[in-house]
Amino acid sequence: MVTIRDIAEATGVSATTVSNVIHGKDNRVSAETIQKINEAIKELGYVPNMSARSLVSSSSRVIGFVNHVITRENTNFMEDPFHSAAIGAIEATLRENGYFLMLRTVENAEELVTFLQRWNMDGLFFTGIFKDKFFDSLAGLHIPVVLLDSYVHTSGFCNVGLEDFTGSYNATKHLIEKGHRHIGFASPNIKDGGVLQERFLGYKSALAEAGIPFEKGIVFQQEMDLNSCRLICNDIVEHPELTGLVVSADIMAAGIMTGLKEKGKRIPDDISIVGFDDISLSQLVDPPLTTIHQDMNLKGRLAVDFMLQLLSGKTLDTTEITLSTRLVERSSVKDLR
Amino acid sequence: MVTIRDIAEATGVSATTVSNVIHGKDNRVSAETIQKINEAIKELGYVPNMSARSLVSSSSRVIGFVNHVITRENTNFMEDPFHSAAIGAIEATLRENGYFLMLRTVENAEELVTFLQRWNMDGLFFTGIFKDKFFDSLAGLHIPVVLLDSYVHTSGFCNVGLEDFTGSYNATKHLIEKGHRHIGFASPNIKDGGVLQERFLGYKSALAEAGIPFEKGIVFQQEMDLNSCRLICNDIVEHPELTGLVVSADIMAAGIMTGLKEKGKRIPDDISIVGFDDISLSQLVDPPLTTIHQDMNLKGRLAVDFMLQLLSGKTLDTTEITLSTRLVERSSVKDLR
DNA sequence: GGGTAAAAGTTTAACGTTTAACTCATTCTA
DNA sequence: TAGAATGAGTTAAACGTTAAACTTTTACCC
Repeated sequence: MVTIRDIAEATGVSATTVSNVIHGKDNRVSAETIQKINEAIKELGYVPNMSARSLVSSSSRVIGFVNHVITRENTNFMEDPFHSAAIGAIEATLRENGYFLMLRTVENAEELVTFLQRWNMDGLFFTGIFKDKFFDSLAGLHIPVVLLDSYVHTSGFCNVGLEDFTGSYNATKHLIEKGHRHIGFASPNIKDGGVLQERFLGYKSALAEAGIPFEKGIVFQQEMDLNSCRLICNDIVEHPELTGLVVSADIMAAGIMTGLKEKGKRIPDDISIVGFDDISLSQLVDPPLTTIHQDMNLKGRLAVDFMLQLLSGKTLDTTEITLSTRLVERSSVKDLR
Repeated sequence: MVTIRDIAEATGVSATTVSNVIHGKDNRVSAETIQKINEAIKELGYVPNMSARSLVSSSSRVIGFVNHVITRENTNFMEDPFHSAAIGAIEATLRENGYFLMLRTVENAEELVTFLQRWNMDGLFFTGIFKDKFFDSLAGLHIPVVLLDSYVHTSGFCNVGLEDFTGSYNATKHLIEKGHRHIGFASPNIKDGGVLQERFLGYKSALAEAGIPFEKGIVFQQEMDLNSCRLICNDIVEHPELTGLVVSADIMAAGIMTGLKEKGKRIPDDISIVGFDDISLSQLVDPPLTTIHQDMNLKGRLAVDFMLQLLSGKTLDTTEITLSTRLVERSSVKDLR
């Protein structure tokens, strides 16, 4: 391994001078020396050792992307399509700015804090569901934190979210406006304080506003895979009064469409469906899915914008961004009027 | 920050003893002292500093997952659904074994080597297309390397791949057996030495074997997004003789199906389609897509298996695994016989 | 020509951890 | 009972980098 000291020796200066040149503090160094040092760096193939740097400067240039899972069972980081979309964008931007990205799943606050401390992390992206007190331990670390899709509004953290409530409200309202009165809600398991709960509340709110009584029996919760969707379909067809269905995630909507078609139901003639997310799949299913569009890529970019600003020590004018959604009408909803 | 020295002071022993206890080298320490130290660690909330550890032991416990891109243009790490699937599995397993995962895109070998050296990486997962000489610099680092879907068989590296050629050969043969004689090939841009090239060669080989002349004019290359697929469809409909199409990725197959349906073509009546990958979407499109199935999750798990074995210093019986594929018949192929 | 400032460095200590080599009792063995 | 072995540690150096505090030489000002 080529060290800074090797460069120093090769050029006949001290290690500090080499370090200064590397860090662009070259106002203290003659042009001639700078050139000699840079040449030696090229020649010998010097690569800075981040461990040493991090140790002495207590800044590691590492940013963590941490996903909080409740249990270890389904611990796959990438199950949510948002993650994949966001991480790609985040990695690219961070890299351009000289930062590194570490990926991690944690089960609890302690694990998270330990992770950050171990590596002297410079910043944190955080997704998942959590209680306020989860963050007490985080706040003490005094590093930039950007929350993604969090409904915890702890002061001091940046937050990039989505109008989940309003989006789902609009999805439901759209069905109501098309003359539907019996509208079910299907969703992956709704957890307290999460995105899906907001979407559920938006659905209920739209019903209430239209004077339609809420019925527990037509709320269907299951995993997102095709087989679980088929199970849901068994339940759905037992409610022949249903003409419309709001589904809180497009992947699930697609699964349910498949399941219903297998049972001989026609979409939208027998049942209308509105999804949520507008993933690329949604225009590919048959019929193309009417859904609530969100810009996941933008969400990722805004998150990393926040992070970079925080890292540069700027004081922010805003710490909270809630992206809006819009309804994309395709062909999965029938007009009953 | 609580250091090992704080623990040492609190318990009245030396730093070395604390270090020994932490690392389970406690044969040199009395049971009583061990307990006192462990209590102090809990009490004071000691967290080991990985930078310091890495600096002195030249092992960082960090594994890199690096994707090689040819240009910086489309630099999103996650565009390939395989990556998301694999990374989740890899992160989980590495974490369980006390390793950390760093994500990174690189443009060339130099960038890769620098990345690995900066952090003293313990291992590397690598995906992407590359020339043999790309690896010469890698070999000198003497760290475990696991290649994913690589068609470079440099000795010394582990390799987890797929029977891309055979899969695509079978897809094409399937159409031929169903009586098709005019079979096109659609694909994202085929690059030398990559997965897509193998799939292309498999297609050609099946044609050749059946005595069907290869026609350049019915090979369609485009990006994977829906609009590019529509462009392809413009071309496709200008070849009315085509009754079958092999598509080298399901995402694209779905896009093409949509595009063709928009143009009034019926699938499979007017044109039959066979995809590749069997992503979850493939059973959701209409008609459900006949495709070549691969187990991406298994690919990720095998890769991390390799890595863990290499890290533990075992000598491996195999360093190369090529997963097989299988044809999944759904409803996108018409029997012409 | 005395004092100040600038230019171009150097020296030293520190960051937190590990490792190799050492110490000093006590116990065992022949 | 001398010597070896064991148990339970300790000391000191090292890993590569940086930051703060120095040093030396030359130039400049009035």
